Amino acid sequence: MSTGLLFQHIEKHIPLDAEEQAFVSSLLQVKKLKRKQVLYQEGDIHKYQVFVTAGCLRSYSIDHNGFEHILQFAPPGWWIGDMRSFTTQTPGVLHIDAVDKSEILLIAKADVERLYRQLPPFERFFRILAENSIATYQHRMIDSLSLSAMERYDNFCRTYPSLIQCLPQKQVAAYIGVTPEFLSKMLNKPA
Amino acid sequence: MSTGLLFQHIEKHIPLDAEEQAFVSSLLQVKKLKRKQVLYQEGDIHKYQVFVTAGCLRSYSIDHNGFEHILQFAPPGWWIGDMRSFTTQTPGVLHIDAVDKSEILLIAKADVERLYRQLPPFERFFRILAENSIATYQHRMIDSLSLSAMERYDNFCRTYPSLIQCLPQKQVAAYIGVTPEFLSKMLNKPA
DNA sequence: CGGAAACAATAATGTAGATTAAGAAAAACG
DNA sequence: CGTTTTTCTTAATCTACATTATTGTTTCCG
Repeated sequence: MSTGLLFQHIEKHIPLDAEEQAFVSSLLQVKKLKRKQVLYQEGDIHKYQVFVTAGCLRSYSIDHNGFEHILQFAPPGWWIGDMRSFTTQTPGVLHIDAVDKSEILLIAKADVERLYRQLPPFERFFRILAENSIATYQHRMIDSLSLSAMERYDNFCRTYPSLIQCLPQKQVAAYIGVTPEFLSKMLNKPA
Repeated sequence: MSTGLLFQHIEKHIPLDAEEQAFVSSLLQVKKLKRKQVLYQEGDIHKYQVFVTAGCLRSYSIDHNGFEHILQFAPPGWWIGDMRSFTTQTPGVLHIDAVDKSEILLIAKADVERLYRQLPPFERFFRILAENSIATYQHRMIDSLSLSAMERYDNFCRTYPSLIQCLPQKQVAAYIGVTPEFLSKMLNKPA
């Protein structure tokens, strides 16, 4: 059952009986993605919230020179999306695709709102999720303002040890904010 | 009444009758801050959520060379704080002080939780707030990864026109992530 | 109002990290 | 499998931005 991970996750914060689980399940859509398959592009409206159950997704923007800048990686158990696009249902700026063969759960904006009406504790669940996400962004932003490339790399390795294993160096470079050439040089010319 | 701005703000998202307002008010503490007065330092536990009713606050970190890096400015109507420290009640990394003579409302962690129990719609209010904040951080992070110093400056001017007026250049530099010397040069040597 | 402190401008020099280019290695996939 | 695509490495050159230092200008507060 691909929804197992999600319910595990929910039950850390709010209780949910079998009937309620069934209701939540009825709002979910399971989707499989091939490696590199695109879910959203710049300009798309993020109609669904995305929860990753297998594989790994990433969100990124593409600058005016065509370079990718990665905002987030989402291994199993993580949510990913362009928050402004989702809450306002306007065209987003983030691209989202699968780094690996993946499986995700989708829930539409309208169904999230239905969920809030039928099961108010979900307001709490998503509030807690959002607050944790803010805490993460605050630290990432501070790191980006105050640390060197090497320190940001070390930080990434410490924070996401499992990702370092499976991601190409190039993607790590696009996350910490350096070119792949510079990251390679940095890792091979220590001292 | 210094709580007016807060209730105005709350009522954009959830309804609140007089009795409920009174209850919320009973949990609030008004505090005045002098220009440059410090509210939190690195290592402090952020026991209160902070809502600004007058003046302007800022949150920042100090790196190992003693340089300040500004995460956020909070003019009236904004919340400010170290989210991880607040939610987990552990020592924070952010410093918070008043840029100008200010007035703030404080609500303790325990009282926020009391609020959620007594008035569940507040879960919704803070969820919406948190989601908006995520949207802002996502865009700030992407900008920091993909834009030049000049583009980040232009962006800041467009996004916070009122702040540009009243902030010393030095603080804007610490927000966009350059030295004050470089910002000065950039603004005076165009072409 | 006057002295101290914070802020801004300018300039010389230094450096982290970008750019460009090219070849080698690895991985993807038909 | 082999070949096409992606990724990694190395190295030379370049530039956006940092550092250090000095001087002038505001702002602040007693």
